[in-house]
Amino acid sequence: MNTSTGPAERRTHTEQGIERKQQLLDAAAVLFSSKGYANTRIADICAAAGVAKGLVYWYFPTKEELFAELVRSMRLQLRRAQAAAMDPEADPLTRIRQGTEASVVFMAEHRAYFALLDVERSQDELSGRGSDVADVLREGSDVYATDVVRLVRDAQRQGLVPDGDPQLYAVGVLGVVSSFSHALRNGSLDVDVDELAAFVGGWVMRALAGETVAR
Amino acid sequence: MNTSTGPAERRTHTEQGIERKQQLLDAAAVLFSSKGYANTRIADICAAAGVAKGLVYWYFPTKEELFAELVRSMRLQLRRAQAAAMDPEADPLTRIRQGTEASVVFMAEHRAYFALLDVERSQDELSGRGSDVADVLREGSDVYATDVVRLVRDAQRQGLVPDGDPQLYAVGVLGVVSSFSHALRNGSLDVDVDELAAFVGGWVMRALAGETVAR
DNA sequence: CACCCGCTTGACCGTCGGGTCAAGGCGACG
DNA sequence: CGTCGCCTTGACCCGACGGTCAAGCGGGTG
Repeated sequence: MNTSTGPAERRTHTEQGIERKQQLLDAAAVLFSSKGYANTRIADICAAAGVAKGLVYWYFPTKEELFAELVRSMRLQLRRAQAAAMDPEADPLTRIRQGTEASVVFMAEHRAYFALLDVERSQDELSGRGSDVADVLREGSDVYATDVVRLVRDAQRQGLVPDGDPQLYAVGVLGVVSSFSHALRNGSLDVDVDELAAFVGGWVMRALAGETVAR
Repeated sequence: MNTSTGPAERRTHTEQGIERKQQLLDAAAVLFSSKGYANTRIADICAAAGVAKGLVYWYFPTKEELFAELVRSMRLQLRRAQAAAMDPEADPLTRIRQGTEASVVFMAEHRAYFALLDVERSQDELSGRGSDVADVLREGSDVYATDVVRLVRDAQRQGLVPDGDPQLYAVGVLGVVSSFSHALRNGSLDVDVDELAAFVGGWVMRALAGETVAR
């Protein structure tokens, strides 16, 4: 038993252990994103992974923590993909488009996984108040937001984007990516991924910097 | 017990009964949108409404059905607000903006209620497959989509919006409204509602019809 | 071979919460 | 005043599911 109230009881894992843990994460990802967090039983995950129920609790303290770990790992991957796609030399507006398009592609490539960020959106559903997971989630969403806000500010400074609350622009950018993600997944949208990415990229560019003829 | 497999067991309600039912719906709306569907117990709703638990089942067959009824009524209200805001004489693009702005305002005025549509977005969370509620929800989202698609088509026919899959444009429009709704609710966005509505309206206009200088 | 330790099992437990039900009030109507 | 049917109550039921645990396995090390 873990007497310390500290962060977490660290366990040492063998090669095989790490692999097994990943299997569980993979199985959970598929199930969570297809049936939702609440409708996925621990038993389901175990069945999918072909192991006994107790084993989950060897690798994860709770179901919530398992979920949190998934989200963390997703976020890491996504941010890596974004960073890789953004040309550090380019102007901020271009960087936003690159990041946006990369996100769309990434999301399409990892539909099952990425659905989690959708669930994340309805955090309320999970965080019955004061849940530690709620913090992880909320904190994480902000990362993207502040990122985009910074880019928008830079763009405004360079006259690429009209004045206005950068926060608002950021919400728009992030929201549209999330929306198309959602639509692509459970939606009637069957378009080529690259095509979609280009569309979303264009959409964001116009929304940020476009000009309408008249009101 | 309801022997018929038919639609539903109709109950006759007195004046008072209808009122009581509405009280329950109101209480449920507040709780669902603040704590989420899964985290709201039937008992909570009853406590909030100041009635005994059994009473819920006098007015609603199940918790899910109670939720579905809320969603239905929300949707009705929203559509009314949209319809009222759209000038039937105006061009489709303008109508889209009017509908968009009306949605934002409506959503702000009914934050508590409107949060439900957010939950709706994460239907997966609720619909453990084959749930009747899933159908209600899915079917309903399509209403907006086809509406917007039609408007976009009209706009394209008039050369107001460039060619391209209208479905994609529609997803963008609906998504952005939903995103700002979400951000306004649990977010750090504290802006004037009308200001926000105007921003979103402008955003959508630019995204639909705007022109970027160069790629 | 003996021992340790990471790993695996599946029966079991406790709680939580949706849904039921028998009983009773209360107003309307004959 | 009787009775009918809408409404209200709260104790109770029970299945579901997250989490526990005692037991056992197997490979690596001394």
